[in-house]
Amino acid sequence: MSVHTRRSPNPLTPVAQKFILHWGEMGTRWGINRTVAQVHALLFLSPQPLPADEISETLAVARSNVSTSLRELQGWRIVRVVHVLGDRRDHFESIKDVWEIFRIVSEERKRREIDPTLRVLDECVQEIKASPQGDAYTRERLTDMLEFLTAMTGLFEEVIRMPAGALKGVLKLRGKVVTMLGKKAG
Amino acid sequence: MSVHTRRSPNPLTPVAQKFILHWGEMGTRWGINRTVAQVHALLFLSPQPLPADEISETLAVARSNVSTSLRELQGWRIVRVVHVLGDRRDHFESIKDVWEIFRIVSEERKRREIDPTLRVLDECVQEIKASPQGDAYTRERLTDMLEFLTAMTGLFEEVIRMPAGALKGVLKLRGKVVTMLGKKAG
DNA sequence: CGGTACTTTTGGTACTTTCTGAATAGAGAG
DNA sequence: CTCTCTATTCAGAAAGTACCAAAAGTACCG
Repeated sequence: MSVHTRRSPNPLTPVAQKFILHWGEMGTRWGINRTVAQVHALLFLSPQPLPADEISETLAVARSNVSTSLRELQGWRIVRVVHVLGDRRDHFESIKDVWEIFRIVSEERKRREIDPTLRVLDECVQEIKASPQGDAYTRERLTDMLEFLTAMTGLFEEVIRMPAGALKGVLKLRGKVVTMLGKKAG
Repeated sequence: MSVHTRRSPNPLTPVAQKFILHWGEMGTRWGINRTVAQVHALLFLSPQPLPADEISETLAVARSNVSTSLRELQGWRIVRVVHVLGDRRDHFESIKDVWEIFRIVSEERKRREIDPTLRVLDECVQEIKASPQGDAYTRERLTDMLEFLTAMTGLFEEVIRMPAGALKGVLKLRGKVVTMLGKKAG
């Protein structure tokens, strides 16, 4: 194929369009930039890695915007650069394994948001303990919250650490597991 | 106490302030309005229900803004109106049980965001099945995603349905549970 | 009724975030 | 070295969101 012949991007199928638009909306609801989410959706659906300008055309957003979005997605470690023979451009591909995507994004958000919160809560509890006229009620609320979050993230971390296949196993056990946990705990 | 004697709001302790500010920031990261999150944090820490104008003064935010925020928090079902004798004003209190707060908010977000996503994904898969030149790769990706989300939300629902106390039980079992699940699933 | 205490809605302003086009920088080919 | 192709940065425009003050609404009371 000649270096200067470049196929223009496949226009999106209606289904792909629907998914990408929805994914973008979901992103915004969870504090993720719409375009970033759309780029991710597109790469997720794409059988081949795509170069930035193709993404730009397909989604009808500025090239520069794609550049920043890709950078962000790489920051989340769910998109990476690959190269194709005879093409100088960077191509980008998304991780395709949904469990893996979920795992990585969760860990990243935990690191960026939950961990700092735990730190702040801990500091609050320490400070209120130290303070002479420390308000007992506030202290109780903060302690509760700290314990809860610590517990939840601990549990979550273990689940998240399971291999991809294990989830299917968990699903087969569903109900049983919960019943058992319920008994032991109740 | 005279009807017209109204204590001005207790100024926030440094610890309360720290928590409320941080909670507000966290809110924004998860797509929740900063003021809404702050109002919630304040109510969460408050031993008594608070009237809107007191919240307004304490957080230094317009009365009208507090009104909207409270309305939203009531929409989330984690804040409710109560009345105190000899005071015509509405007073607001937050649920105090952190597990309960988490449970309710999770359910609400699932209802508002995950369920619609599942619906869209299902439609996408149906449409692509029906379509004659339906792209096999896209179909596979969408099916994967749909199955994953269905599985996760199913699991999550069961966990979320556990009584508050059960979480502590789960925590005692931590490690064991995961190991067991890992074995059966691996 | 009319007045008072309180709440909600509204419309506009200020702030934030997102997006773009143009400028800049870099990297390989000739 | 220069030309071409590509990627990134940046300043300003556009869009979106949050916030406020004032107006309207509601309920209670004499």
